[in-house]
Amino acid sequence: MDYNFRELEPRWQNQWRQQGVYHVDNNSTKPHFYVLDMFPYPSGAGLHVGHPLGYIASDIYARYKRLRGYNVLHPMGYDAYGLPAEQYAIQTGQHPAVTTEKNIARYREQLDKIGFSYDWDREVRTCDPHYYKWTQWTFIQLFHHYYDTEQDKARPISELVSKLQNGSWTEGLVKPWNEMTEHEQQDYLMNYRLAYLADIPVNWCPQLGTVLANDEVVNGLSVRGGYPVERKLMRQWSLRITAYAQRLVDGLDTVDWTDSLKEIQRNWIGRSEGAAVWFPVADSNEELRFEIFTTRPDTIFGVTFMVLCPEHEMIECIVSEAQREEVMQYVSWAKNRSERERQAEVKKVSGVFTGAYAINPLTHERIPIYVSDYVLAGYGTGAIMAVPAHDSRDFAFARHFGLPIRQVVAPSVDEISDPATWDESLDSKTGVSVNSDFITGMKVRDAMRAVIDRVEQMGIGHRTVNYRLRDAIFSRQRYWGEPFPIYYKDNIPYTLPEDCLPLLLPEVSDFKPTATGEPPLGHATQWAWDEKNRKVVDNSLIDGISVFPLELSTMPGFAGSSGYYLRYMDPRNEEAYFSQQAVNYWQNVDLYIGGAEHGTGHLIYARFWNKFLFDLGLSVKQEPFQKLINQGMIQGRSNFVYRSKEDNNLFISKNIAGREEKTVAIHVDINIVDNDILDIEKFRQWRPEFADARFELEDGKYVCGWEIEKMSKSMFNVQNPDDRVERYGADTLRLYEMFLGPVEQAKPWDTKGIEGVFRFLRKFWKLYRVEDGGCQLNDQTPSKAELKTLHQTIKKVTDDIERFSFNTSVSAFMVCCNELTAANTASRQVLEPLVVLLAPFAPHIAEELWHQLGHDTSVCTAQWPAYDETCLVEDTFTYPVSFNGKMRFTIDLPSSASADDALQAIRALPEGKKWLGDATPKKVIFVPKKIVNIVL
RNA sequence: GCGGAUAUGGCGUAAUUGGUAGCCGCGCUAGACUUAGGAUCUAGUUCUUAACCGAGUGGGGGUUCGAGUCCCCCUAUCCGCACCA
Repeated sequence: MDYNFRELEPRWQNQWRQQGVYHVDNNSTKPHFYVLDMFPYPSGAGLHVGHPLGYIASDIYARYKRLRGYNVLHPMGYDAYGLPAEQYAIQTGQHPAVTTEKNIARYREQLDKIGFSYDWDREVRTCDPHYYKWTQWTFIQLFHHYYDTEQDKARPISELVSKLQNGSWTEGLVKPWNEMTEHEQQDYLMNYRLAYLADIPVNWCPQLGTVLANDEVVNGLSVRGGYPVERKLMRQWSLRITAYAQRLVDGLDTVDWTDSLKEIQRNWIGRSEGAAVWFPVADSNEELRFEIFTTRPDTIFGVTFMVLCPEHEMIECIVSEAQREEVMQYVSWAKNRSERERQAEVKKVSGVFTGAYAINPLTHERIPIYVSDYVLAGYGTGAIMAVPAHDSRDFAFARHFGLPIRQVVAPSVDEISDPATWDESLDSKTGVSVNSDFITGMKVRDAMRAVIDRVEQMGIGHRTVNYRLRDAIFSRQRYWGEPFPIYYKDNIPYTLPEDCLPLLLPEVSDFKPTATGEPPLGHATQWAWDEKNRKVVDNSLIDGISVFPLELSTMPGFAGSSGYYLRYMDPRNEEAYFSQQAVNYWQNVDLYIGGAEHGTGHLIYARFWNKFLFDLGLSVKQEPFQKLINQGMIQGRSNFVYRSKEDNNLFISKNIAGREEKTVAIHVDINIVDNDILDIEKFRQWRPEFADARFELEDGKYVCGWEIEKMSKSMFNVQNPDDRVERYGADTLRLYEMFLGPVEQAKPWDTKGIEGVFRFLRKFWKLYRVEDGGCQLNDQTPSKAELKTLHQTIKKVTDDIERFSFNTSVSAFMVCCNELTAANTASRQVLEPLVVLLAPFAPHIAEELWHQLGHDTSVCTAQWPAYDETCLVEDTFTYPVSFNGKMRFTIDLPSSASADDALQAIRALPEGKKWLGDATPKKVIFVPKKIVNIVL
């Protein structure tokens, strides 16, 4: 019987489904293990071969762990809310739910063909009300909690209110709590809630009609669609993720992630230590002062001017009449600049003098105050002390405006020079303070400490830590997302009662913003909250007494993906996000596989979400994802033809002399190219404009160029997994994707390479001599060599899986198969364990052979074979013999041989190999089972 | 500019973690079987060479009996951040 993958793969997939082989229970005495894939956004384009790479790796690991006796949670679901379905809805009128449903069905079909071992009973979809009920629920909890910096955890906001009532908390209060109106109280609490409403500068994308989070904007353009983004002040919901900044940094030390990803997160959070210092404004009657943040307090004696960001609220009060117009002009110019313009002109210095002066609190000097957009509103306090001698940006600004530059740090006390002669500032933190009063002569580190101490003593500043991380903007002016469980009474937001969740996404007549510029939910007619009857009612009933408007924006994509891994533990629970029993059993994700592009988005938000739920006592681990692997992209290998610049119908073969100057490269469909040789006839048929193409050939062939690029339709280099499964089978696809190279690495898809893996599987199949009566294997005791091959393979494959080196395990199978084929092995004792070994990689063929071998239970329930050390022990070992480190020949020695034995054996060698002769070596290096090196 | 990573045959990669560099696969070459081959099988394939010898893991230095592997300095490529005070 031949290896008929087309028949056996669907047959086993059905069988597995019917028998529920992959069903996972939360009750088990087995050890638990949780293997998770980043769930996909079901896009209209379907999967290409790059998507399943991580899924295959995790499936192999999950199957392996099962075979080793673990109860393995390995679920899958869909991140189903998102912009593309909504954009499509705006264009076509098709409801996003319909598009999404259709795409999910297509994804599922594609996934099923690859033979994954997911427990589909646990599937979650972020757009499913049973699921987003808990996203909304979490939002309500965030709203009702604040971050207690003393306990260093989230606490109910009611605790803060009690403190306010009894007067033990007065921070920022202008009058006693009890004398404040409801409005004032709510405004005050907004400054503490973990989910809060505030006017903040946001990334507004006019084309998408919505705001975007920082990680959704790259180079001033939206990640989705690539549209320009501008900064705008808007009233938005935000999550106070910055409250968790320190814990997010600290947690990185406890997880098993790559250093590069941890570093990406550390950079994104951007912790920096420094000082906050108050600078008074000179000549101000009201004792105006403003706060700055600096990481270099030691340079305070070098301050020659101050700079405020254009958004700074104090500009109004301090600007002199003479400068007012110029300053206001600059401020409005700076505010209206698009993000893209601003980023493109980073090097260009701009700014304006306010006419006001500040007083350096340590030197009592008057220093001019400027406004410039090189100071950012969102970082620190939006105001800086400028030290041009020791900060490159201040240096550029000072040079541009002819401001003084004063050196206060030098490599050593006698290396002071005239800053007028400098080409750049001296930013290094090494050296000593100079010209700096009481810190002169101190090392930078000590000087920093001394200045902060002094400033704290004087009560004009303090030691502090700043983070680059910003709070996460949580509103989107879109339709296809989770509705906020929020209604507005007298403009004050209130949460819906928890038992009224989920708040269902309403139907709308139009998916575009309303004529008045409100989000699409503004079109909904059923979108008011009846407080008394606790239900959603018609907008026309809004009376401001018991019926109120509901929030019109929806939550962003990361809302639903921030807690989904917890929901998988107990996905059908209607009473809770997940039961404590479930989370106590599964704990957290042991292995998480997905793309590195989520490093500053999902992976930060999910960690924050988890830590918040941890503070609530719901999740039981501080970190959600213990080990994380970023799978690399699979790139496409594009082919090119070269069209003559003079003659549009002429195509010149790649290696013809002078081709490069005469031609332009154009992408050609990889399906009409074989081994870089173009199929000329197919090319002519491919597109009408090529029908009359003529060619300049080499050796009678047209040779195409190639390049490794991203896999994309426009480059005609997309490999579709369905086609590969159709042609070679799921097992071949699975093995090949692993064989390609390390999971973490980006690597190109080589169209031909898959043949080799396919050949291996057929060869492997042949090894089992499958006839009508099953595998025709014998029960003879295998030879020593056969046993060695088997146990070597078990050892290698086991070790490789443990270190996630799947490409080398596949190679090990190939070597094993080659050896056993050469030895013509038919021993059941050898071949049976190999089936189990192959099962995680190629489950279908393994299952088929397992049954052909006479088993009637699934290979998924078999036991992982153990290797026998004794089979690996050699009687003799072939030593490489080196002289002075140079390898000369090999010699067979007993495994137990010593250095003396080796030396004796080498002396006894025949004439041709008498390297040593009678000479006495200076030294003999003998490493058992490694090498003999003789130093003469 | 800052941070992180990577560099090995024509190509994807491997190397028991300091011990014979190039496993496995693709491609290529030759042969066999075939009416045929984009099927299958066999042999070869780092470079140089008829062969031996020799050279060889981006470049340069160092540690070591011995370096792809460890240390220092360059170079190139990829990724992340980017006026973050």
